[in-house]
Amino acid sequence: MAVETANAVDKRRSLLHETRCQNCSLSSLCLPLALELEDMEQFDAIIRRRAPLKKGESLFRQGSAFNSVYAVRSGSLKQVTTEGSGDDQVTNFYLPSELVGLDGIDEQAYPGSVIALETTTVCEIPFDRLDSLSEALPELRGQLYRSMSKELRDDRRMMRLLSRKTADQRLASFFSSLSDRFRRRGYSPYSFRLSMSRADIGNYLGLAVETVSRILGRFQQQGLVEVSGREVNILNLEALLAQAQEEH
Amino acid sequence: MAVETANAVDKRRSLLHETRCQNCSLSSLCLPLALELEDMEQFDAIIRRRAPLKKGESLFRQGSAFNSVYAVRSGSLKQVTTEGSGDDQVTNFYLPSELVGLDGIDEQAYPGSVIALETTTVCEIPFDRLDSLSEALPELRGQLYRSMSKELRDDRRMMRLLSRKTADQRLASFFSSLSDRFRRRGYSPYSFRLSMSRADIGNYLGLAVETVSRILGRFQQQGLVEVSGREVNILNLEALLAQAQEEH
DNA sequence: ATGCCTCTATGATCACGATCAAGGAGGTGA
DNA sequence: TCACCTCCTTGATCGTGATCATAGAGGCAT
Repeated sequence: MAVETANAVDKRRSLLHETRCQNCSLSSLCLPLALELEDMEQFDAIIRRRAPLKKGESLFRQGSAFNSVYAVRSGSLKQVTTEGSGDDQVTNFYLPSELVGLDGIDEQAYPGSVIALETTTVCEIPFDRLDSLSEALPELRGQLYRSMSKELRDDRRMMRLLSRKTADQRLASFFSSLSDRFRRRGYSPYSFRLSMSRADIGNYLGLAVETVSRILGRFQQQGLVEVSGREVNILNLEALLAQAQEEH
Repeated sequence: MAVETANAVDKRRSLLHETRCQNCSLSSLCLPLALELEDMEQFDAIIRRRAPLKKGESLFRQGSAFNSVYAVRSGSLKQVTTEGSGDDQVTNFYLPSELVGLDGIDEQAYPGSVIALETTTVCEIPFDRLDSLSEALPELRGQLYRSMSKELRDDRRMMRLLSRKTADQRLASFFSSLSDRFRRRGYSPYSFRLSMSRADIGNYLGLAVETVSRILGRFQQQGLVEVSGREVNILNLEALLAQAQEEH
């Protein structure tokens, strides 16, 4: 169709507008955070917009060729690695502004599948173009190093959680961490909706579903949180934090 | 002293010779692996040689300012993070050619202390100079990305180990992995010396020392390995690998 | 509405590995 | 050579969280 209505053009423009980094509400958390306006435009030019993923759809599958990293715009995802038959492991949850796929660089293949937990939009960043651009933009390069370094640090924290903490401490940690991540993104740190199932949480924390359920029940009795299905209300964040950091 | 003996000059030259990347036996595994000869010379120029660390000495302390990453030349180290009082966690072991300190970039401070397990030499690589150099050398940049990415992948594997594997599988995994790392470095994959104590191993794998001891005893009875103090002889690597990867 | 899932909650039992306890082995300095 | 100290091994008991079993709750299509 060669003819477009003014309306259609408007729509496209507004879509374009809201998907440009300069106007993105996440720009203070995301990869280009350190860039000047003109540099950000260069960065913006290599981004590919993707159609939203529906709940359960995968951004990519384990083992598929690595070409891009992705920044989450809205929604959330989980990373799942499968080994052998039927032994899945949830290794990460991703929230808006976080970078997905960095662990695929080394082997040029993604080490796990990444699956949307709800309707989710992402920005695709082709890695070879990102790398080229990072040559000219030291701030971008630095930010990329920092992102990977931060992920390494988070991983170490997770290892400590898995090897030294009790089930109660793990869940307290998980909720504290979620709360903090929501806070940083401008959402309420006290009241939010879990996009993942109890099974996902348990799998991620190295606990059985039943244990997750039981401990949430206990937390509720203790007045730490109020949980109804996937709606969470944190009533006593301090106590939760204390519980999380408690010496064993 | 302005006068040097020929002997002293020779000594220095030979020291210089054996510590240049071009002549380093690890160059095929280490950071500059992808570099042409002339590029490698540039890289070589930013490296700082350090006096060997003795057993128990620390390369840096948790919380100290991040300035450099380090490549292990010989020996081995452990990374230890302390939280609260007396709750240490061994989060990594480093062997020759591996990069230490990458998790300090983000916060400009090292998240854990790194301690020599035996007499150990490292190459210090000031990070700001590495970053500058990586601007002009895409291969170096790529290798740096790959190193970090690989560490992310290894971390995910470790999380799976900690959250899904039994004590037996963890130890089988640990020995298989060590064996593989020695093989890649040109040492025997079957016969080696552990530079870390049982306590370190247990701490790293999320197990009590007693459990490590017991399981090593059992492995020995089963004819999988022969262990005498810190000397290890792997008798049946296939069985060990099978054990490590077994479905729970 | 109805039926069919999947997800969540809760109770009962069991097992793996932690903890407590004690003794042996090996290395190091006087 | 001996004493001391750290590291390692082995035994006995205990506790946390997995597993098994069942039922209730909530979502979704018909």
